[in-house]
Amino acid sequence: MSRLIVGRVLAWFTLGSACKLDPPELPIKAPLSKIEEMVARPKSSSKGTSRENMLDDSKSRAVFRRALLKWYDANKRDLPWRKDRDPYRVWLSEIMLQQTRVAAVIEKYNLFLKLFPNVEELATASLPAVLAAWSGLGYYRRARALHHAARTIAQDLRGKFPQTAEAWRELPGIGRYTSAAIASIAFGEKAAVVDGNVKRVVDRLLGRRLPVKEVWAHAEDLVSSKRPGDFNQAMMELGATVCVPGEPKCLRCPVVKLCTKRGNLPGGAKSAKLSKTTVFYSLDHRNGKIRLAQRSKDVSVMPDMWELPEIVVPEGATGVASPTVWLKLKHGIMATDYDVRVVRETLSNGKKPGRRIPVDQLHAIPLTGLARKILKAAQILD
DNA sequence: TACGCGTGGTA
DNA sequence: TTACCAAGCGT
Repeated sequence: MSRLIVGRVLAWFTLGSACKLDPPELPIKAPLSKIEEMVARPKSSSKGTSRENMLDDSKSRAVFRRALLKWYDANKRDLPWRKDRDPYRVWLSEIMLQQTRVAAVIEKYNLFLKLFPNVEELATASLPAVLAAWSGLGYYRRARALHHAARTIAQDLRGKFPQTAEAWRELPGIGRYTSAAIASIAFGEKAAVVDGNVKRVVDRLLGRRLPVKEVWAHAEDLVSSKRPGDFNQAMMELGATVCVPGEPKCLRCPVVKLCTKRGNLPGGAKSAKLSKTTVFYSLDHRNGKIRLAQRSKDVSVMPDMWELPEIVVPEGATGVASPTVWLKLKHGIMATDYDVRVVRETLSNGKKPGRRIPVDQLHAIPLTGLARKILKAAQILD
């Protein structure tokens, strides 16, 4: 057992008393001096200066920037939207990533780019075609805004992308975060971002939950002038992979020396009550066609999108009155957990809602996520 | 300002 | 299993 390992374990116990840490990973790569350095907090000034945190002087911020960017260069994930700085691709990735996990975005991003490789192709596409490509990602308002913005860029701006965060923000679906992300990543503008990751990182660095407005101010103080896009992505990468919700992996953190909390902060959890509902859908699959119904354009959730026709079953209907369920699955939409029962339709008598759509055309239909899930479970899709 | 807007991964 | 919540925006 080397001295390094002993040191690492000691570091683990020491730090672990302040925050829960992963056990040391072997083999050890960091030299012992590094680990001792990590455990020791910087000496607070004996001159009696009342520093609120370790980032309120420019020298500490420079140290932070350097350490974070070095870590990012060595540890960043290989993601498809990091291959280049093409504004269209950066923009598309940022819209897709809003409130959506990286793993869910990757597949849709690649598919979307094949269908709509540039802003002109997106602008000339139909809205249903764009929604169909977005199907399953959720928050479909994003796709509508993206399509609208593409037409604005292609027509009003004659195909020329906005060049500044301020100009990007004029477009639909682009707010303070997204405009700054695009401007910094694609155009090198010194604009800070605050998302859920940055908020969590800054809160922990300073040791308390801050109002979002203050987090923006800190982020703007911190952001690198030379590599703003990389810095912003590094902050988010740190939050997504190291300074994660729950118990952070402080032992892997490149800026733990500068961190006040070195652990999770209490509170902050808001309980969203989930209701439960049972729904019945009709699966009518005959002659290579599926019967689908289009949702009203007036509903707030997923207007105009297509789903299986719903069957209205009297509440509490059980036993012989209950339809024969062919497939059962669970699906959550917003604050409701749906217990989904699919009834197989075999007869064609009577007038039915919706349209029968050939299976080989389903890829062009804006299906709801639930419809997609049912069709997959029935092995009709994918 | 607080809330509505989808979906699926994770502890 | 349940609850949290992920690179937010618009109203």
